[in-house]
Amino acid sequence: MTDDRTANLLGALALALTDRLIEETETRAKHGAAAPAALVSIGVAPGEPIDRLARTLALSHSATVRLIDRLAADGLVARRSLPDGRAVGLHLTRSGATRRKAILEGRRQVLGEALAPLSAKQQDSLTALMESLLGRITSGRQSADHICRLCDEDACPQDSCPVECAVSSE
Amino acid sequence: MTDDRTANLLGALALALTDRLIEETETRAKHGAAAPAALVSIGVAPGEPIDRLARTLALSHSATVRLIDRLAADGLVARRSLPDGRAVGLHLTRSGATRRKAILEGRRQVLGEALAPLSAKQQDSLTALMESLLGRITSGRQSADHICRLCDEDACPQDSCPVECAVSSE
DNA sequence: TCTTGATATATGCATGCTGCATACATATAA
DNA sequence: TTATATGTATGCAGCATGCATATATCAAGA
Repeated sequence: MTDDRTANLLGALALALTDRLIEETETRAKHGAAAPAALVSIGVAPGEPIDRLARTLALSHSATVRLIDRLAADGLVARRSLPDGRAVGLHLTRSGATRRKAILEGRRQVLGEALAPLSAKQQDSLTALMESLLGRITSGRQSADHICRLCDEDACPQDSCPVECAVSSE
Repeated sequence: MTDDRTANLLGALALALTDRLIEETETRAKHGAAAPAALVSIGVAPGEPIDRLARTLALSHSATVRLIDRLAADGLVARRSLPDGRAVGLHLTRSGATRRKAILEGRRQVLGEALAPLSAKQQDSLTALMESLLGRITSGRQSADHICRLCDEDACPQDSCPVECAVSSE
């Protein structure tokens, strides 16, 4: 049985952190709410088509097309042709990659500040607990991509990511 | 020094949980993104004016007025006059209170499922860690109200809430 | 009491992001 | 070759938001 107070604190913490993360990444991306995740995700997997990005962002296809329109107009993202003539491959431009770095840096700062009161030992035990929770939440490839849409893959290599592990152990 | 992997996991977890919480509470509230927090917050502090709610929700005043218009049109919220003739006091109607309960129940379910993989002992240590993090994040009355805008006060009484404690110990 | 400034609410208007329905191009299979 | 599926793009409408502004009420001072 789960303790309701624990659950409530978890909800408040998740909400508070996400508020700060959204504010920070959105400001740095200089576009709407979905832009930070788009820039980060395109950077992780360049060349993917719009369709796949739409699923990662959990947006409709048309919304994703407009989002890419805006990012492309701002010189952050480029469409390139693919072997499959229907699809377009998405890539970051030079300035798109720079913007992406700034977004991840902002995210890292917010999270670092939040974690500051914990000792190294406490951080380790928190990490172990979060690994359990993240594994549980994950439900398939698409869910994993969505959860990790703002992740810094340098800080969390694929083979140690609890979300990736949950997918591959299915 | 904070471990980057810990930070990254925390970011992913917060985002994933908030996604689920927003989806669940928004579906149950049957209005826009701000509606669940509005209904919950009005329930905690009935009679407060729109202005104060706007700050709790971190919305502009006009956006909050429209939000209350929609909720009132749907019979969930009522405006009542106050001693101060300029302000209106916000209250939940009977069906607003029912809706509010459903929102909190949905939130509790999502969080309960997420916490399921942890033992009682693990939940206790997670609770202690979260108390530290929440205390750190809080910065004043307004920030506290905002963080707790979706909280279930039954599960987390004021005198034990780390967010409230952080405010009163300033 | 009258005036001035602050506070609280409400509304006109414009903007931005979204989804749905649809059109079009390309690929795949019968 | 034809039929179907897939991927992208666009017209359109809806909704929530913020800014600027209008209106009503309060509080304080001359």
